[in-house]
Amino acid sequence: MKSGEKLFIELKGGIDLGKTEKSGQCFRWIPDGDGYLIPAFGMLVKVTESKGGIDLEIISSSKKKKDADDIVSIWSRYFDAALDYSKIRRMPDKKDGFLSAATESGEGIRIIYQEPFETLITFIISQRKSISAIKTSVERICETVGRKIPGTAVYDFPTPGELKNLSPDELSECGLGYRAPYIHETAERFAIGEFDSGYLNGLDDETLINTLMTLKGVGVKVANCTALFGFHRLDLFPIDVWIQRALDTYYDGSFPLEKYHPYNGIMQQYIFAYRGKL
DNA sequence: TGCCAGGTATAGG
DNA sequence: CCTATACATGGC
Repeated sequence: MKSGEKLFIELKGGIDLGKTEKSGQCFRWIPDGDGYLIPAFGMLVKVTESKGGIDLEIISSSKKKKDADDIVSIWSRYFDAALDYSKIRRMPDKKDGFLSAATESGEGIRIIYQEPFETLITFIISQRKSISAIKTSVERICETVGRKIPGTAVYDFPTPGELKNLSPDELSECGLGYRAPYIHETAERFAIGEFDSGYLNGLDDETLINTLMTLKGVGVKVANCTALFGFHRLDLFPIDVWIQRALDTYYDGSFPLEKYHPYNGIMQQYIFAYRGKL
């Protein structure tokens, strides 16, 4: 496919790119005019909203030429194209005014299927950090490891093999603080193949969570976020301070998971995005 | 300027 | 199972 060419990808139930980016699941989208530049899968793409979906333009690709079908298939999965989010937003009980308001407000938010290793590292970084501070640290890591997407000023996220070459001290200079050894050890254990993605993908939700939690610096919340955003386990419901606050206020402490199976993770994301309005 | 950030490891009950 | 405390550093 030629550069400059735009591909349309239909996303069932539509997307609001701004709301999705601000919902705190992905940390590397770069605002660019009326859309975002997104680095992933060895590519840099420009994405803009288009009726019922997105227009996608390949800015650069470090991989061998792919045909349009491959590109569409990769990014359709990333944006969870086939799942109809308008249906999911209709799931809340009308009597649940809080969740109804959150899903209404969250129209256009989708769960992005990100690359597992990047997701894990960014959520290890996320503990006790603001979203803007997470973004700063992630970018510093990418710049320090230093592999530009060809012909652009944007760095790709490092592979485990690349990241493990940064010592904990070098990682500390990325503003990681006490997390530096967590990141280093995680990169090492991925680099030796202990966490092969084919193997992880074959695990059920609970086993996946428990496996991720064998990593230092990965507790129940980071493991759940990684499984939800990096392995697309849509039924998992990560509980952070904001979600807990909502549960205490509106649900007597615990969410009615049985009502929203297998999409509890999406409900969680609507609630998180609504956190400023509690 | 001081407080807080999409928590976790650890020690102790 | 539970609770209390330390933790590095950047943003606002």
